[in-house]
Amino acid sequence: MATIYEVSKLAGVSLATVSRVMNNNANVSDATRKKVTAAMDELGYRPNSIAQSLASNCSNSVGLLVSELQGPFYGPMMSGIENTFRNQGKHLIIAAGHSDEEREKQGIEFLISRNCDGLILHVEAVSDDYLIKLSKGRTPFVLINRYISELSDRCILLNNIKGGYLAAKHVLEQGHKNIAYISGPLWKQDAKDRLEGHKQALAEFDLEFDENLLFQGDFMEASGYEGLKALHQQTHPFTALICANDEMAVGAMASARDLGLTLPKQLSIMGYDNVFFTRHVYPQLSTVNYPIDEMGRMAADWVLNHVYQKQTPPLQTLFEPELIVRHSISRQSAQITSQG
Amino acid sequence: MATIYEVSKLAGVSLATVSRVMNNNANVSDATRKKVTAAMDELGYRPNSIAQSLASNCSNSVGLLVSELQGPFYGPMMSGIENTFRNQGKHLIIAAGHSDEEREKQGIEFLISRNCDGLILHVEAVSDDYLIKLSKGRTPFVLINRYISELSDRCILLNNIKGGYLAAKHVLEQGHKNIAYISGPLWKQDAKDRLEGHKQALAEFDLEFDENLLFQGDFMEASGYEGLKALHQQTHPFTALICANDEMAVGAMASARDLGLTLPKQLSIMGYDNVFFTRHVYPQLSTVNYPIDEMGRMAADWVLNHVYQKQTPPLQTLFEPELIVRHSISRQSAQITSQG
DNA sequence: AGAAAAATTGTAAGCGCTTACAGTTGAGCC
DNA sequence: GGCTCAACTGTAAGCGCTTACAATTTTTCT
Repeated sequence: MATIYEVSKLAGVSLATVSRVMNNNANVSDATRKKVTAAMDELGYRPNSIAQSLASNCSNSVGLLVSELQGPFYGPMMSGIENTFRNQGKHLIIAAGHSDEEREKQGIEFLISRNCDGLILHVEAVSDDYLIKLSKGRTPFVLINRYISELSDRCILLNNIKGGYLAAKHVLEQGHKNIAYISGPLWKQDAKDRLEGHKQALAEFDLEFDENLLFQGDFMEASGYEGLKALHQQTHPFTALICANDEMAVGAMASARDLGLTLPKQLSIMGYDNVFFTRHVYPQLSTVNYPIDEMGRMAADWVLNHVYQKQTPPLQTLFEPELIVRHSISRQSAQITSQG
Repeated sequence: MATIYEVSKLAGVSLATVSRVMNNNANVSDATRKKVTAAMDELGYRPNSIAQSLASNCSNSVGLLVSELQGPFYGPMMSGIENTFRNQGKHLIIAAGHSDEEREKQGIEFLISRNCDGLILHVEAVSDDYLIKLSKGRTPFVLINRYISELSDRCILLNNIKGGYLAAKHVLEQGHKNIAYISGPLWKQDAKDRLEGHKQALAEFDLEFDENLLFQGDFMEASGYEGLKALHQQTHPFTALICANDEMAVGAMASARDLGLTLPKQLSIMGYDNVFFTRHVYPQLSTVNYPIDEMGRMAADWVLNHVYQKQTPPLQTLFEPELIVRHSISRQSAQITSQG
């Protein structure tokens, strides 16, 4: 691989000049610029970005930590981020944290040790304190889907309370009065918020939340399956089930079929996230849109703005969910399920 | 950030010694080793991996180029790869090629310029010649889902002929005789192979392939939708439809519903890839398993073996597909659709 | 024309680490 | 005690690039 030295030799200029034309910033005369680029072409020169990073203390790469590389949720996020950066000549180093504290920390340290100029973190297991401490360090970062009041300007969030509200309101408007709920792990803020919004909608309809109709899941499909099974065994009746995400909703749908329930006639099911496969399940799942791709792009913009001092569209940290009505909620004109 | 120099000062040893304990290879006495690690801890020292890369000409990172960061197919692949590497202290730099020749090349060059020690490429648009030339370069790479005879030892492939064969055979065994086929773009080897296997099975059953029942799609959902629509309009009857991947199958399912066909009674549909959402569509899609996660792990092992001289399980380049029977194929005892 | 200012180019000192090679130390042996 | 040899540690030269600063050339102005 040709180095800057060989280029400078061939072009008959100094190292510094070659470096200057590469970074086309300083004033270099057109004549020398031409000589140098010609030499570069001739040698097929490619700058060694590692050396550039070391010398300039800027790696032009940003680190992204996600929980999982797979799954319908992270794909669009990564894709949105990658797209934004590619257009700016910045690059992505990706690590996975697997929702495990140790691995999340490892991931972050790796990304920092690789001289990432900035970080985009989607972390769940690591503590607020850790992140606050991290924010004092030299590597700027932005958080997706996590709120820490001390770091509020760098938290990109969905209004989950509103989302929970929207979902419940829709179901209520279809006439359902007894609504079961499968939540996420309630130590997670988003799970808590979604449930809170749910309760708000209930209150608005003068309905009380029935704790017996709550099952705490873990956002994974299996817990949706188990959740509905458990809810079905207790005695309080319900005509609709709202799940705190689509994966659990799909699990619940499978469960419903195993229990012999016709969907959506005997049980209405509502999801959350609007993951792409919700259109393909049967019946098509009504859900709440989580604009994760946009939020990813916004996180990328944040980095562009704060780390690389680029002009970006105005930054926005709070995103609004949107109700997606499909065919999994039936109209409920009257109470049809008998008590207990 | 503390540097090796400060560590050496604090520990009262030379730079070289610190470096030695970091790479714990050379013989360092226990006493000095202890001094050094103590100093590192005290300073919270983290090696700067950029500097390490530059000095050692080894970045401990491998580049991965995929077509898309999203979609059900690449997620499991990336995940398999990331897992393998994480356990070995190697790291992943990911770029997306978007099936576009220019962008694929850009991606590859970026990964190389970042001093990746090795590359895992899932490329479609770039030419064989380009890759052959690339193979003469200094950065070793392995190809997933692409066969180039000159590079055969580094091509990790699915036996797509067999996969096409298995799919067709299953449908034939259920009694179907008139089978439509929505292929991928036939300039792609995998699309061609799947179709070839399909024809082999047909031949085995003494049936001829009817060109009128072939629609060439592009592996995307929309083309499955359009494909079935087009096939439905022509006059040759068919009772089953085999799609060259699951996305198109799902598109076809939507199309079938719009055409008022009951699934699977009036039309059996078969997919390919066994993408995770195939279990969730209705009826659950019978398909052919593509062990993409395993293949990803194998690619990672290839790199570990060839680039880092690590011991790995024996390398395997050809993977076998497997039939997954679910509920989208109906049993066809006799010909029920009338001719033309 | 000659001096000062502006534009261009070169010199050389790093960035934080690895590693060949040289130097030091102490044990083992006659 | 003096020698050899192994074990350990230090010295210093890079890796390929950036960037103050100095040096040189060109332009501008009186």
